[in-house]
Amino acid sequence: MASIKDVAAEAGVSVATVSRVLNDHPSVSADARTRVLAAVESLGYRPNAVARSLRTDQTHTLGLVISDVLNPYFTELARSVEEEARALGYSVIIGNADERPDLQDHHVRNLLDRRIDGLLVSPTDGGSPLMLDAARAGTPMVFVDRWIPGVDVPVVRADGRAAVRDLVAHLYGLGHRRVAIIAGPAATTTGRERVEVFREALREHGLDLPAAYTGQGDFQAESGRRVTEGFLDLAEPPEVVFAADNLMALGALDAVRARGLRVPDDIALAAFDDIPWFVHTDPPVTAIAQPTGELGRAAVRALVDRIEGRPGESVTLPARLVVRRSCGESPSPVQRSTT
Amino acid sequence: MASIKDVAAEAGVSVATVSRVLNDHPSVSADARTRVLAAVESLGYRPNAVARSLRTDQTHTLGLVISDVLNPYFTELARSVEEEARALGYSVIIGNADERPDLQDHHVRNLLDRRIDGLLVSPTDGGSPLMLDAARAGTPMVFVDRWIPGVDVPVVRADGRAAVRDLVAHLYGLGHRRVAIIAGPAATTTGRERVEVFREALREHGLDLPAAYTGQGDFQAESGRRVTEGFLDLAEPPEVVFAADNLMALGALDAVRARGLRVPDDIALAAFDDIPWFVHTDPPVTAIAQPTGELGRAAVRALVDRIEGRPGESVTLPARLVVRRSCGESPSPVQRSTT
DNA sequence: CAGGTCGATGTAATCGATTCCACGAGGAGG
DNA sequence: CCTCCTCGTGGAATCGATTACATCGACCTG
Repeated sequence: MASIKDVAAEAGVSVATVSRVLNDHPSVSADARTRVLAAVESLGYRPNAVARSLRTDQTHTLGLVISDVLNPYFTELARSVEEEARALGYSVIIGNADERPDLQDHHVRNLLDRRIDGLLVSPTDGGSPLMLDAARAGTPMVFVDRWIPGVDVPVVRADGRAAVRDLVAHLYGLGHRRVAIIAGPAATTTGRERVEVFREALREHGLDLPAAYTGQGDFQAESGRRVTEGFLDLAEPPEVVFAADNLMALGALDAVRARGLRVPDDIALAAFDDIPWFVHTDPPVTAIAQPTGELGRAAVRALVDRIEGRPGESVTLPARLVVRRSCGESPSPVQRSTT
Repeated sequence: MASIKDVAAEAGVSVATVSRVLNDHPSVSADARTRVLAAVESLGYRPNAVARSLRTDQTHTLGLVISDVLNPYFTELARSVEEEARALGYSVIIGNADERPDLQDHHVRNLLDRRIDGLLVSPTDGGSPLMLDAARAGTPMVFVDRWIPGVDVPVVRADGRAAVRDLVAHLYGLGHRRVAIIAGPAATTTGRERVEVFREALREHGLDLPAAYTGQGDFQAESGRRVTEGFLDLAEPPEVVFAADNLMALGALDAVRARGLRVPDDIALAAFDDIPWFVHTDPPVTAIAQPTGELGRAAVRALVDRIEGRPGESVTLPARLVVRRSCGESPSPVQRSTT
C-alpha cells in the first residue's frame, strides 16, 4: 500500500504539503495541488485511517451495541442508524449482544479499545460497571430503546403508554377478560415497563394481571414458546397473550400451532413491535408499532451532537396501536388498521 | 485515557517492559510482571487498538459487506459470521449495501481504509473495479452466497440445484403448468443462477418459462410486489410464482392480498431462502432452505485461513426443499415437511 | 528602500504502541 | 580468573498520518 511518503516523493513535495492538499488546507499553490492529486491518482493512494485516527484521536466511527440482530426491530434500527451516521460522515460498527450481558460487555470493551467516537447502546441489563465507568469517564454515549436509570446519558425511545392503553381497550371491547403477558427480562427497562403499563391499563378496566398470567421471557423466540406452553397448561388458560416483543410473539405462535390450536379462536395474541411479517402471519398480528427509523435517526443526531460538543437531548416519540385480526374480529368497525 | 507510558511510570519500568508483559513475551522477570500488572489494574489501562494496529499492521478485524440487512437471510448470516469470527479472535465490521453497488463500494472503500485484515462480501453486482483491484492487490477476501466470476477468490455458497429440481417436481405433481419466477438482478450470480436452474428443471418436465413469466426483481420486497402485480394483470396469469428470495416473496404476498386473492387457491407461491416467519404466514410458505449458519462459519474459516497464510478453500453446501402449504395441498402425502 | 505581512513550503515533533539492538549482571565452563 | 552466554531491561526507531513552527520569497507600504 502506498503511503503519504510515496505520494510526496512522486509529486516532488513534502508530506506536509500532501497532507494539506488532502485536508484541503487553504495555503497550497494550485501547482502543488495538481501535482499531488496526480500522484494520488497514479498511485491509487488512500490515506490510512488507522494512522490518521492515532494522530487526530478521532475515528469518525460510532459503536452500536444492539440486543439481538435476529430481531427485525433492531435490524431496522441498525439500518436507520447507519444511514443517518453515514449522512453525518460517520461509520458504524455493530455489536450483537444476543441479549447476553457478557457479550454486551465484550462488545463495549472492544469498541472502546478501538477508540470509537461515541457509543449507542440498547442495554441488555441494568448496570454493566463497564458502561457506567465509560459514561462517567465522559465517553459520548446515548441509550436507545432501553436505558439504564440514574445514568446521565440521553435516552431516545418510544413511549408505548397510550398505545398499550388503546390495546387494552381493544381487548376489553372484544370481550376478553383473562389477559396474560410474556414479559421481557426484569433487568431491562422495556422489560419492566411494558408489564407495568399493561397492568395499569388493565386496572383502569377493572382487570387484574395475576402472577400466573405473567410469564417471564427474555425477548427471544424460544422463551415465548416456553411461556405460552405454560399458559396453555393452566387449568384456566388466558384468553389473550400479549408478547412484549415480536420474537416472543413468534414463539407464542409456534406453541399455539404445535398444540393444534388457532389464533384468535382458541387464544388471542398481540405483540409489542410491529414488523412487516405481521401483515402476513396467520392471522395478521395486532401490534404496537414504534417509529423505529425515526428513533435510530434521532439517536444518531443526539450522539453526534454530544461528540461535537453540543448538548444532545433525550427524545421520546409515541408508539401507536395497529389493529389486525389476532385478537378477534371487532364487532364495531372502530380503530381498524388500513393494512 | 492512560497510555502505556503512564503504566510504565507507575510500575517503574520502561514501556518496552510493559509491552512485553502485555504480549506475554518470555523474558520478563516475575517481579516486573507483577508490578506492571498492578499498575495496569490500578490505572484501568487498556491498550489503544488504533496504535497497536498502526504498528503491527493488523487490525484483527474482518469486514462483512452484506446485500441487505433487512433480509433475514443476511441477518442470520451476519450473526453466524460474527460468532465464528469472535471464536477465532476477530471482530467484524458490517456494511449494508442495500442492494446498491454504489453503497457497496462505499463500504468496501471504507473498510479497506480502515485496514481490515480481510473482507467477506456478497456482491450486489458483477464487477466493482474497486473489489477487483483489492482482490488483485492481495487483500484476503472471500465471497459468500454470491460471487464475481473469474476472480480468484474462494466462494462459500449453497447449491440449490437439487432443491429447485425437487421444487419443480412438487409443483408439477400438484398439477401446476403455468409457472413464473421473480428473478434477482442479472448482475448477481444468484440472480441469474436461480432462473437458469429453475428453467432447466422445468424443461425436464417439458415445461417452458416464457419471458412474460420471468419478472425482473431486485431482491427487495417492493420489487416482488411490482412484479407480482404484473403477473396478475396478464390475460393468463401464472398458477405459481417462485420468488428468488424471501423479501420478494413478502412483496408477492402483499400484492396478492391487496387484490383480495388467496394463496394457494388463486395463485401459488414458493420462495428461495427459508426463514422462521414462513412457518406462520398465511399460508405457510414452501421454501428452499440454505444452511445459512454453516455458510457463515465456513466463510469465516476460509477467510481467516487466507489471512493467516493457509490456503482457504471454496465450500459449496446443498440447499433443501421445505414443503409447506403455499403451493397447494399435496394429494399424495409425499415430501411433507415436519414443520 | 527598509520593514512588515502574507502565502507556500519544509522540518520535525507527536500520537501509542511494538520490536530491534545494545548493555550490564550473573552464571557456567575452561 | 577470564571469557562467553543468557537473561532482563531500557533506548530508540518505526508505523503513517497531522500540525506547530521556521524559513524564504514576493509584494506592499510608508
